[in-house]
Amino acid sequence: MVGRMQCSPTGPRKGRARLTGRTGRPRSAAADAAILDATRAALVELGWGKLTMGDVAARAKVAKTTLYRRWAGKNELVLDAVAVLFDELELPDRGSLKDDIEGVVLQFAALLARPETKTALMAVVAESTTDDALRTRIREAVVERQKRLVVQGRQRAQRRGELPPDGGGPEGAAAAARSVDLIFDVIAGAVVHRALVSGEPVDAAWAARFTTLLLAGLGGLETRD
Amino acid sequence: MVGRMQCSPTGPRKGRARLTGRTGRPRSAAADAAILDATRAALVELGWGKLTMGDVAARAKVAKTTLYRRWAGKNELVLDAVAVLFDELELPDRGSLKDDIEGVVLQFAALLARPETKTALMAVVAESTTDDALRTRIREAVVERQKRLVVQGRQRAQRRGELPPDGGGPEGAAAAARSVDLIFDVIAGAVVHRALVSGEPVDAAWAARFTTLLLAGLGGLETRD
DNA sequence: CTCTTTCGCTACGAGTCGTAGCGTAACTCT
DNA sequence: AGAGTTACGCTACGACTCGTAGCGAAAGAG
Repeated sequence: MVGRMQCSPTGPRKGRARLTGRTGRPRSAAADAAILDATRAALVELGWGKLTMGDVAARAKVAKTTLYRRWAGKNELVLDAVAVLFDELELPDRGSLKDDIEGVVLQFAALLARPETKTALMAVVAESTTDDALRTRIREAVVERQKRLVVQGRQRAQRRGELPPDGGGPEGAAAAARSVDLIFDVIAGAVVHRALVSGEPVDAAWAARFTTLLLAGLGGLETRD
Repeated sequence: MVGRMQCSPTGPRKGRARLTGRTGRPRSAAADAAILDATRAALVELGWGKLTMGDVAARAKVAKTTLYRRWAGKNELVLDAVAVLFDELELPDRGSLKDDIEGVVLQFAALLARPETKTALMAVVAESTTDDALRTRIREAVVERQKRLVVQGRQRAQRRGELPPDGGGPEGAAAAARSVDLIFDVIAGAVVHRALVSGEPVDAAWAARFTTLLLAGLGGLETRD
């Protein structure tokens, strides 16, 4: 849960709800789950544009005011509702870097094929271009969390000898971090663009050709296909 | 202009406004320009989310009804307002494939750095996930039009001997088309993701490292950086 | 001069937003 | 048990936006 608002603006202590030092009626965890489920359901049926706070409240069977007590608005609510879906992504060891990349590409594509994910992700990013706080939260809730997949796949490939090890010292670590960022942007960006902008399927054949390009570069792609 | 509505639902002929066979008062081309300029200005100041049709009409000094006579809604209007910006992209011959790619990446990044472009592009794509007609129009107005850059750069590289020529026959042509699609998704996707999702600058250093990755693959990137 | 279409303007019902106010429910601490 | 604190459901509200209808006037075609 990234987007929760402060619980008690007047409260003297800032501990979390279930910890000591917090008095008063606690927030209903069931309401949280119901609201986020309702948000995802509304995204599926209505899409971002026609989703309204009142509709979500009605689906979740809570008062509209309860929504506004917990989230500042539609942007934050929808972000929280879809961010958790990205944590389902995994990187099972398939034995080679190529197979690892193809696997995660297809997983990511399956996630983006879900209607609630695609309509919400792009819309929230669009809103974030005029809302710095939202952009920071997207980075924390989605982008930085999922870079773990790149880090993990890269480490595995280095252990296998498929990629050279990191250079030593602080420069080496900085270069490794830049590489992770770059690779993440390339993989995530390409899949998102293919799926949502070009609007064509990310299937096994595309994943294979993309992975070939990523591993061998343009020259390697052209000689194979 | 992609998103114009039919001019005369009752008209017997379907020719354009300025052609013969069209009677009545013609639409004001000046109003068109004023509306699209006003739309871009409103996007800069308000962003997609807070832009309203009434506001655009007031800025353009036309009646709100005039907007609805020409565009079905906000989606179509904004798409038309920003699609033309993408036609400014060029691919000057810088002598090598690497320099050509870096050049177009930086141009594209500069375009995405403009507030009206980034807020509108992502929002319209988000809306297109629940609106097939809009998705088709985005493809026609933006995606397919800009693939010319990939085609042109690829042909140049083949002439220079930096990339192998296309295979012969229909299979070769189909493979070439798939390669163009793939490369376009990778380049455009990576730049968009870096600029808008990761929210970090697409500068010359990033463009150089991205191009290295694209040309040589993951192995080539890691040994250099 | 007539026909056709567009234009500006006003007005409208419908829908959404985000908040305020109130009484009640739930939990903590003394 | 009682007092204090916080969350909840509900209602109501002004402000705003939407998209359309209806009107008379303007601009071009034949």
